[in-house]
Amino acid sequence: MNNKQIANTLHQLADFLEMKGENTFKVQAYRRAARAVESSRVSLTEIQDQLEQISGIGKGTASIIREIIETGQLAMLEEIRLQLPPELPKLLHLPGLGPKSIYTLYQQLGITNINELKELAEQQKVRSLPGFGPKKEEKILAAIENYSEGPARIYVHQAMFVAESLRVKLSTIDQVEQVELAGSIRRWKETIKDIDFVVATVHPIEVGKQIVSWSEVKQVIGQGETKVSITVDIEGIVMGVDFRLVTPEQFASSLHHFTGSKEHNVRIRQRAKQYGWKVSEYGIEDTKTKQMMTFQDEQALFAKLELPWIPPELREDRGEIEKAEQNQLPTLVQLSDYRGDLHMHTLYSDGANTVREMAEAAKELGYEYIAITDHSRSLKVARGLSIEEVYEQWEEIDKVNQMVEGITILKGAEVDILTDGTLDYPDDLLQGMDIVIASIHSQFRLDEKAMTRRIIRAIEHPLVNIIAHPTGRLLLRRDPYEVNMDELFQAARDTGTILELNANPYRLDLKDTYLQQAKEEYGLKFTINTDAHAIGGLSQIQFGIATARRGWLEKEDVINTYSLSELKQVLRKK
DNA sequence: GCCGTTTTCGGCCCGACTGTTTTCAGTCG
Repeated sequence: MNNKQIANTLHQLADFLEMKGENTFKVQAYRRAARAVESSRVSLTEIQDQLEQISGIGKGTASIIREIIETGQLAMLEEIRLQLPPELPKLLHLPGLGPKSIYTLYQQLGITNINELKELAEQQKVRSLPGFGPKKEEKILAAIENYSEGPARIYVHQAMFVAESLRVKLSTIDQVEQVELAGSIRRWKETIKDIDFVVATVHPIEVGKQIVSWSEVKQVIGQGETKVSITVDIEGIVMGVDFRLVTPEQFASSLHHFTGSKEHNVRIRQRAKQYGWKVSEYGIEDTKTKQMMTFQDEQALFAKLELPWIPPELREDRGEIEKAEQNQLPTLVQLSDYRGDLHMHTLYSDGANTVREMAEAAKELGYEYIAITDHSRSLKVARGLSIEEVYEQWEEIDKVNQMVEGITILKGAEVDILTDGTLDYPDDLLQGMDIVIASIHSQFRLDEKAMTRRIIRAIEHPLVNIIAHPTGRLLLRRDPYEVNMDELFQAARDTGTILELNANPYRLDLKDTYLQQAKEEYGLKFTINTDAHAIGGLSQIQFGIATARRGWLEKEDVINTYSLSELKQVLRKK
């Protein structure tokens, strides 16, 4: 029984209780406990007697968790399952439908799943329920239609592309005084549902009218005095965009409010309450005098609450408030710290450019060094290099090092970790390289034990410097391998092996929470690389840096910020 | 159900929008 499973059970319990009309604070309490379980760094099975010490878990939830651990289930939940249809919570996924409506649908019409809901809505049986009507019925049918296509999340690089083109359009509107991205995209989450803009203007209605008149607008979802909500289609990328229209005085507070995260905001409001203040998107109100304070910028807003400014990437309620209170926020790594990319491909394997073209493009970005790391021989689909070809490439790298000044090209390879954990090249070949990256490109579906052993064997290899994309996930497409991350981190620490944060926006692997954990608990170092397959791919480093910041990494945690001699020292340490 | 340098009881974050109502509940972020 792992933490994830325990948290899931608590979430299910909360969902069911909410639909049964249970006290909302009680439901919130279970949700909060579930969140606490999820973010716990230790396995709850190992600290069963100390559960109550976790904030958000009291006597009641603690005994519930113990029951889950001991029996593998929860009697209370099983009992509710007998009373309520098991598929009912799935209806919560439909936008516009909340627990209250769902319970009404179940009680009055006996609806137990999405199909039955669809059927009765089509027969116009839903509109006559109390609190329902024709519009709501239509909305339900539209929601069911969309639901079958799955939840539409967009990769951060695509969302950023859409956002930047809209930002340009916004800035051409005369009445717009200030524009800033907010929401999850400002926090650089790896996938994005909606884009949020905060717009400062004294003519909100007029600005709203102009926005909905753009040719990119596919659908207007809502249009009020302070908010315009649309769907856009820009070069085939379809996504929702919300514009919050506020006065210049409200701008800083609104920016903070709509940047979130929700959990971060809750903490901020709780803090403000201690001072007798109320925080909203319009400012901070003194509860007694009813006076509204507004702020020049976010810095001033945080300062009012006696906190230093917290970078948006940290605003997830993962400890940033506590660190800010102690004035111990990390100095996050930034793009300007970055000195060289250590993972890229060329025409030798499945890349699109020559060694020289990659080197010159990197030099253009101001890098001091790069490593050429083409695929190894077993990876036929990517035209992995034979041993012979590796020697050829070394000769070419030597030549380009002579020709292109101001940047050093390191000889490397991305060597496949074979199913048994051995490497795809012999040791004497690897010995001749400056840098060896090992990674998995086949046999993704081993069980956890076999996969963990496989990767750890590669980590323990004395010539392996880096494990690339360690969990193998492809965002929105493929789950990570089954692997025990704690054992992996421990092996990396014991051997001085560096773990990669792959900056490719389809991967972003290791993910933010693993980075934070691996740094805090194991003191690991990391490398951020683009895995570029063409010169254009090098610029994707920004997504890696952003993810590193979400993982609380500082400059010294990332070896790509080291000088070449420092880097070589780290590589030799192994 | 959880929690406490004002509390062991009485709170628990805040406001907009929608669609339903005829003053507001539900949902969302």
